[in-house]
Amino acid sequence: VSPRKTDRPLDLATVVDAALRVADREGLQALTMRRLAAECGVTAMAVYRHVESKDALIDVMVDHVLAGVPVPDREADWRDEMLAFFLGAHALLVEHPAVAHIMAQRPLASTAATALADRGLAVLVAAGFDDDLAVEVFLALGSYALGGSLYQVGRSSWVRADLTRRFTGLTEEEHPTLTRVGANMADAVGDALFTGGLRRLIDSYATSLPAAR
Amino acid sequence: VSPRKTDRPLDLATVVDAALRVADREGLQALTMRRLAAECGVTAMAVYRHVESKDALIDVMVDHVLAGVPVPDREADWRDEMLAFFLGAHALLVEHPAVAHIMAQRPLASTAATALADRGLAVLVAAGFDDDLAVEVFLALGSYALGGSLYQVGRSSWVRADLTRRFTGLTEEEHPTLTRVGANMADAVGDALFTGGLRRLIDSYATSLPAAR
DNA sequence: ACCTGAACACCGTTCAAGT
DNA sequence: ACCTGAACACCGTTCAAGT
Repeated sequence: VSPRKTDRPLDLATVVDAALRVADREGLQALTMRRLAAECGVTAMAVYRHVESKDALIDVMVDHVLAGVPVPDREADWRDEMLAFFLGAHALLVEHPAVAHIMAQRPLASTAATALADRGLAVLVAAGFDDDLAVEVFLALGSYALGGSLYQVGRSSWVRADLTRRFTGLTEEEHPTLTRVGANMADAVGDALFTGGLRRLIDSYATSLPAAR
Repeated sequence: VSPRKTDRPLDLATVVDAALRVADREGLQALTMRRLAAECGVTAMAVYRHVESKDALIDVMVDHVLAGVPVPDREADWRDEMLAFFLGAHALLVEHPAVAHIMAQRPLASTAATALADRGLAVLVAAGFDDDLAVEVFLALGSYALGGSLYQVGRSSWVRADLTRRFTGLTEEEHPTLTRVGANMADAVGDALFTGGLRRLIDSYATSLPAAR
């Protein structure tokens, strides 16, 4: 809402930053071209100098965030690489709930996502997985990472207040177990929990790796 | 678009069916109160006799679909129950892409979801998991199921044409591995693939079950 | 009881115009 | 070159009115 400080002409980086700020803090539905323009201290149509449409802006937001995911390295141990890759992706999606929600709608739609998928698959193939199994491993880990990010985001972002109210408002007769372990559910340290499951999946696929070298 | 066949007054079931039909086939953004009303052969405001708001309608849609998930049984083997539970949920979410996308935004927000979570947790506790581990297992399997459903939905629903174009339009220099295994990626039989990863997660947690009985 | 129709405050986006 | 302002075809939703 704060008007722009400088008289410098608006540029794309400023627009994308503002868009992420609004969408991550207030939810994707709050990201309006008019609201975004106000955040940039400008009129709605000024934004269209830098993005073709709102959809194009959203693509740029995703690419910008995914640029922070550590690119897997074919030379290193595949398990370390996969762990670092999906932990990094998870951390970024939790930090940017709006991007998590966008990726939920089309997981591999962005150019950044396909580029990362290519490198990730390359690591698995280099490690000795055949093509079918490499795809299976990558999709399993990716599914888990996306779902885990969404769950954590659903608790930590702007809906948190609602959810806590939900869990504490449950009756013991209708939800005997959930009311008892609800505290664990609501307060579970997401990162450790997420890492645990990810490790289990990776270890499981390690036993399916055709004996190599 | 087809006008209503009968003169019977509109009821909630008809509205929910129509809403799922539109949202699953044409995407959530196509689900408009006016579009939905037209689908029911009625004016937009007539729908408001049966739902308080569009958000309330969406909640009802989720609950209606989740009613089809097989409720886990405390008495049976926990592994069979978890497998059937998440396979069932996955199948329903793939069948109803719109519901998958809604659940991505607030995984445990609906009353049906919390009810199912309660039963699922009860099965795990009955099997001998302590509260912390039961939560961990349930969230890991749930994350994987949600993410896997979203990935499959992203390929099989109304965005499929886009995605295939994406995968076939990639250049070999930029995506050497993805172009080679892209066919596997696009044509992978999602259900078998999904079941494989789910089994691995369940088996992994089985080894962490405190020795019982 | 059930539905319609006009209206309001919003959207994304187009187009002509300002400086 | 960069931005504004009015306008268009949409939204969800309110309210008064029809039968």
